[in-house]
Amino acid sequence: MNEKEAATIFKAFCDENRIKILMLLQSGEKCGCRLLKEINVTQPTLSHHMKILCDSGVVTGRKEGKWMYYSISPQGAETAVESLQTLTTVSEAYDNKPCCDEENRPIL
Amino acid sequence: MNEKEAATIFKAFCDENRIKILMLLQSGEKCGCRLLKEINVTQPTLSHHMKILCDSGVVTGRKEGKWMYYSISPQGAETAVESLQTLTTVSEAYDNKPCCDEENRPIL
DNA sequence: ACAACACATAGATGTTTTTCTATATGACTG
DNA sequence: CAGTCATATAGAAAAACATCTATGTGTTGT
Repeated sequence: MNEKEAATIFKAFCDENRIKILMLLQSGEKCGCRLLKEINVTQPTLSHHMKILCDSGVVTGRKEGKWMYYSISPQGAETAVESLQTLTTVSEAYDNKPCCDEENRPIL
Repeated sequence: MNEKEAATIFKAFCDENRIKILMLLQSGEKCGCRLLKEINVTQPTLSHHMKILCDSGVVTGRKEGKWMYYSISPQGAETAVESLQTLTTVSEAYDNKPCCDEENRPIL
């Protein structure tokens, strides 16, 4: 995974309203109109956030009649957690060279 | 943890350059001037990113002489991963009520 | 003491993102 | 088949963010 793909996944979590939406989805699948009643934005704004959440893979949508039902994707969530785990794990071969040598001349 | 605190943590991961910086820190502690050589931004911009990374708790800085040495905080990283885990876990008591009843009248 | 270096801060600018209004689409309802 | 409801899309406005230049602060080396 490159840094662009990683950023797309983690964009899901860097907005307060999207976190609120995820919290609502923790108790199970919800349709858009129900989410709309709980967060303080207009319907097109909600639609925008749902798109970002779905693009990240953490949320999936399913259409039923005129409703869209959204839920957390356990698979997408796992991918996100694992990516974060990987990104923040320090390697064993710890490379701790200073910037400069003893006479303070830049290494590199 | 509320949605504001969560967003502060996850802001660390939603920018490509910050992900690049984290990748560099995976191989161990680095000073600012060394990070600067690897990513294509000016020194004040790097400083700005380092502040966001440190505010999230995922990175810590340590001053030594005129250098700032940055590294991934295993503790901060763990907190971030656990928060993401928690946020994306669907509760057992799965609340899957539809939006409307059989005659399509809104519930709620 | 002075110059050079690493880094931080202030303020301006350009870009991205969030949000809105208006409108379109598609589905069910009477 | 016209009206209503849930949602999506387009486009504009506002807010947030990343980036830059200029400058300040503290440290090191001559």
